[in-house]
Amino acid sequence: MRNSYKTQQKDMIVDILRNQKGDFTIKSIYNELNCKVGLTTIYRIVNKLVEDEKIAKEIGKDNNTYYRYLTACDKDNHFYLKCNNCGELEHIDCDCINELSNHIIKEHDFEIDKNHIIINGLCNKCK
Amino acid sequence: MRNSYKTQQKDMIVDILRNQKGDFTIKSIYNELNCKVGLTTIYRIVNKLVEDEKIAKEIGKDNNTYYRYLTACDKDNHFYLKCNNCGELEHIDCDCINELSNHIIKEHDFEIDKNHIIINGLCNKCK
DNA sequence: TTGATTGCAAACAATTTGCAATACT
DNA sequence: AGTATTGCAAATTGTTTGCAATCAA
Repeated sequence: MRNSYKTQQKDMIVDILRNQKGDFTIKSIYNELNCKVGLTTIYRIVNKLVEDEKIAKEIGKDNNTYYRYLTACDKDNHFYLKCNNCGELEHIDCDCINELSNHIIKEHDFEIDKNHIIINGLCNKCK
Repeated sequence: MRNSYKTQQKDMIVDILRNQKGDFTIKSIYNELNCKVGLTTIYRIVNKLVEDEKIAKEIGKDNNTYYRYLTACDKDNHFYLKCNNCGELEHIDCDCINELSNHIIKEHDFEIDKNHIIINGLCNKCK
């Protein structure tokens, strides 16, 4: 598979993902699409996006699998704040992450991956 | 189930977990125990520990489920550095996390959960 | 003795695969 | 035309449940 085709299914799915505020599941997409795209196809497209790091995948406290669309960002000092209550994911672009990164490499001899940090807690609405 | 019994199986499993440096799977425990404890029992005991937050559970890049034993810590300024290469989880007790927390609540209006932060990157051996 | 735990086999649920039909370029 | 994609049904995998036997208190 060297080329990739643009299809209705891909467009519909990515369109839904973009407008997703917090976490979603395969089934929630399936429902939002009114079952117009097969589950298999959703799995395939979402898995591809996870591989491409456009989407993060994780296990929730209820043991279900959740996905999150990651905001595209080309700077390298960004991170995410994720609300434990409402699930909303906030994208933060702030130099504080560089300060932390510098501290950690100097004091703890560890090179952090600045582009994939997710910090959990409570957002302004939920706290 | 109001009381909990101390059993050989529990002891054997917790013993293995304590000596685990990085991630582990249900099967890796099963193998390390030479199949002396049934898979069902391992699932039950590990799930209990996840509920009690003694163990973290997550999906790896290979789509398998991994677990990590969390160091007990009663202070509230600690976090974990996890190496993307060797999988080792380092427990850090440092005031820098309080600084970050203060900054984030002040500037980004978000109350971070200081006890469950896991930052990925490369450890001193692997970088 | 009472209640919790174990572990097998069976059930279950989520995800992946085979494959023929279809859509894209 | 040639290749990628789709979606159903079937297969597979990881995990949980039912239950009788066993073990801890």
